[in-house]
Amino acid sequence: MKPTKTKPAADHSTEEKIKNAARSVFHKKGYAATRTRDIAEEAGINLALLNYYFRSKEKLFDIIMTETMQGFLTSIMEILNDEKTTFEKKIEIIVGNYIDLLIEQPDIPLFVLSELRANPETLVSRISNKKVLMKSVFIMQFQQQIKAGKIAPIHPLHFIMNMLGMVVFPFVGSPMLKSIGDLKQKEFDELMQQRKKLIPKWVNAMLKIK
Amino acid sequence: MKPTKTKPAADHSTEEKIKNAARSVFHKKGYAATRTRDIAEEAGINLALLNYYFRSKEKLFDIIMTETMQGFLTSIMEILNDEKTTFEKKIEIIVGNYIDLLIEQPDIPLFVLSELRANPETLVSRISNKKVLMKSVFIMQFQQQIKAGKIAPIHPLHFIMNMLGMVVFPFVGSPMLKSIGDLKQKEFDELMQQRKKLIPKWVNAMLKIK
DNA sequence: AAGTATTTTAATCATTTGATTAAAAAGATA
DNA sequence: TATCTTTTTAATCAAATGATTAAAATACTT
Repeated sequence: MKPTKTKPAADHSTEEKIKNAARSVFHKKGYAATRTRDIAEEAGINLALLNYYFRSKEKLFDIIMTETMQGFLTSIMEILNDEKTTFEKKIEIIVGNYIDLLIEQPDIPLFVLSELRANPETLVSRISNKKVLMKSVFIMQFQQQIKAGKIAPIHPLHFIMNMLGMVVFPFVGSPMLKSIGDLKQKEFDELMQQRKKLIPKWVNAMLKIK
Repeated sequence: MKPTKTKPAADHSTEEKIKNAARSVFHKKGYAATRTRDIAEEAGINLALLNYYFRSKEKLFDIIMTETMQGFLTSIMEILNDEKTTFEKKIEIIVGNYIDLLIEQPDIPLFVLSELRANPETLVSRISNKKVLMKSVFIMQFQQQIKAGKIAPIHPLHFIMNMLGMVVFPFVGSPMLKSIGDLKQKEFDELMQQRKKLIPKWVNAMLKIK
């Protein structure tokens, strides 16, 4: 019989193998370009097992996508809402953590952004509480800095765009950047390491510009 | 008989209709998620005509991709290699032109970046002369500014990543950004207009940081 | 207008692909 | 061990999809 909706055993080896393979292939090729056979092969299992454990390609994808977003968002929201760290310190931590994460899983941003474009309604709702980021301690601290005249009065989204842009874009565009800069993977990674220290400095310099 | 390899008439209406539809659909959904039937429907033509004029989905895609990259690169390379404009002026022009382009064709970056990920070798060669950007007048001017001590000595790619990141990322991530910022399209576009003036200022401030 | 070439259409093919099924294999239970 | 349950496999299905074909419609040439 087929597995019940309530998971029988948490770490069932085959189920995990399939999920790991699915994560890898979906992240690399996206939903549309992924064949369930690709996943089965990557997992080293019979194709039918995929449907046996996950019912359909779409259901499997939804699980992977949810987990991916979850892992991506919860960690950052904790940082953003930490009352104890200063605004500047938060920038350092976020930039550092994100770059570390992206060095290990460089396919995630393009994966998320592509699927978000293909399916804005569904996925945006998964971020749930839309305004949760804009009401974070981080943004409050940003507003306070403006009131205190310490940084220029700009829309917080400008700031988000700049920071995310500088952190994420290099990974999204890495094939192009490595090509035009004639960089090997190692040299690229070195630049990313540098950016962990540089971006916070740059961001702070920008914030002072009126 | 089928059309010869040397185009018979440049603006053949049907051929153009197909290409326009293909450009629109490919840009929006990417290669894998696009069905030739989608293109035919969008163009209002019989499916067989697509193969009659372009032989295959792949050949049609190659044409669209080449034209897209071409239009994207040639315009920018002209700006980058203009001997008459200063370094700072070039930044203004590039940022302004790119943002204007992206407001009109916001799907292009994610399209290019996604297909580049799916097919790095092929597409990177299409950018041809790899080092063409790194040997542009723009980069030479950048190096001179460093020598003159006017800007901090960083790898030019950092600078490219920052500028492109700030310009391109908002469009790549617009569904997410509009959602978390609770912005309508019009408000989003207003932010983009502001960025045409802001980004050059920010970039210049960053460049001064040691 | 007649004849020829080009363009367009409807029908159809062949392959790919997500999914199912029935049976075999492996595992658990008594 | 015998019986039942769960997992795995091979074979197959049905729908989707890229592509082709033969005929019809249109345009062009003389």
